[in-house]
Amino acid sequence: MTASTKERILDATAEMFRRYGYTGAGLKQIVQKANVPFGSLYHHFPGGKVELGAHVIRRSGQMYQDIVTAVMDASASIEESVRNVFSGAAAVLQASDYEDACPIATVALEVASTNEPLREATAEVFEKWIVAATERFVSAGIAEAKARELAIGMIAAVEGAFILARATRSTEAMDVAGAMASGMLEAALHESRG
Amino acid sequence: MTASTKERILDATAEMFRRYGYTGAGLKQIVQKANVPFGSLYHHFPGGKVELGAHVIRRSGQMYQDIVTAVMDASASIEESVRNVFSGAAAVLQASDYEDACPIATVALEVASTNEPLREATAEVFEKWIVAATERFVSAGIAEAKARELAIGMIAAVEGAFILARATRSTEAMDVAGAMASGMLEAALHESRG
DNA sequence: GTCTATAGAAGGATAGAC
DNA sequence: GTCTATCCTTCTATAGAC
Repeated sequence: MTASTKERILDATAEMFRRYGYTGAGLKQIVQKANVPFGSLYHHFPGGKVELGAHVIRRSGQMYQDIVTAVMDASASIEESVRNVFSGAAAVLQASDYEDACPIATVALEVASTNEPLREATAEVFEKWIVAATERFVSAGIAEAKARELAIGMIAAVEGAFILARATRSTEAMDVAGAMASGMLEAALHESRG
Repeated sequence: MTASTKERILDATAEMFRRYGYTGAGLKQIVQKANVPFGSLYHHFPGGKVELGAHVIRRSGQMYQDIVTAVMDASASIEESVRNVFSGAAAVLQASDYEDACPIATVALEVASTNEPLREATAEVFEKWIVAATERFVSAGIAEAKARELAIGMIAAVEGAFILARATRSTEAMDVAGAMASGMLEAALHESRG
């Protein structure tokens, strides 16, 4: 309940990005949602929307990574942990009436061609996710190169499924993507175990 | 060279959506790029940006479907056709310096929560793609339900890979997604052939 | 049906009082 | 470091001459 002005701005911006994207989220709307006077935004983020956006992307990327890590840690096996990530994503989509999707993906597609600092922030987040997932798979006994492929495939699958699920307002794509990812993982595990 | 005013508007809008998204593409920029006076836009699309956007989404969706169909028709086998779709996507990304991505995905993420007519247009396009791909796989001897799963998985993989590839400016994710998709297909074919 | 001019709202950003 | 008022640009959309 003691969220600072700066944290309220970051939280509000993250939510706006999730729903409306970077271009669609206005600074005036953000300060209104955060219940913060307009000038405070430029006090905390002198670089304006770009600096705020980069902060929010890196922060959201870390928060999602923490959530996924927690879900996986709470799972009995690596196979189950992958399934739980996808079913968790499907549950969030349904619970938010398909409004809350991944803010990184939306912003990444919007700004990749036009805003280099933000593009770099999204690339940094994705690379961190890939490294973290790769480590998990290596720990499960999968060879490094194969583990990185699985990590990239899993992240691509979940992001692609987000797009389809939001557009069609159905979890079918997320369910299919989850089955696909766990299938790939099982095949890789089977291979690594001989 | 006899592109009508309306077609020039549609082409320019499609390119702007690919690079800047729906919100980021201004109508003034569009008419300037299309070399068309502003009033003509509202003559041809009285519904303004939403009507224009819906037209462009459906038109782009059909064009992409035609391209993919042509690539697949030119391939020797269903396995090769899937690989060619992903390698073709990777080639386009590289050739355009990672600027030209799928306009449907970008718009879908941006407007899913805020613009119902456009959300419906993106959902319609994705469903058509799924149906077309499903038919291909069924023709290759895969059972209907499994074929639909493969189709959804393939589209999610290519869209997710687009996000990662554009953000990181690398085709690695697209290459991995292609290998993943062809792997799934081969497993399904092997299963269906007994 | 082509084109210009402009309205009216919203965008990002800044200045300066407190 | 908080907050208000305002600037300038850009946005979508409309009106109306030709």
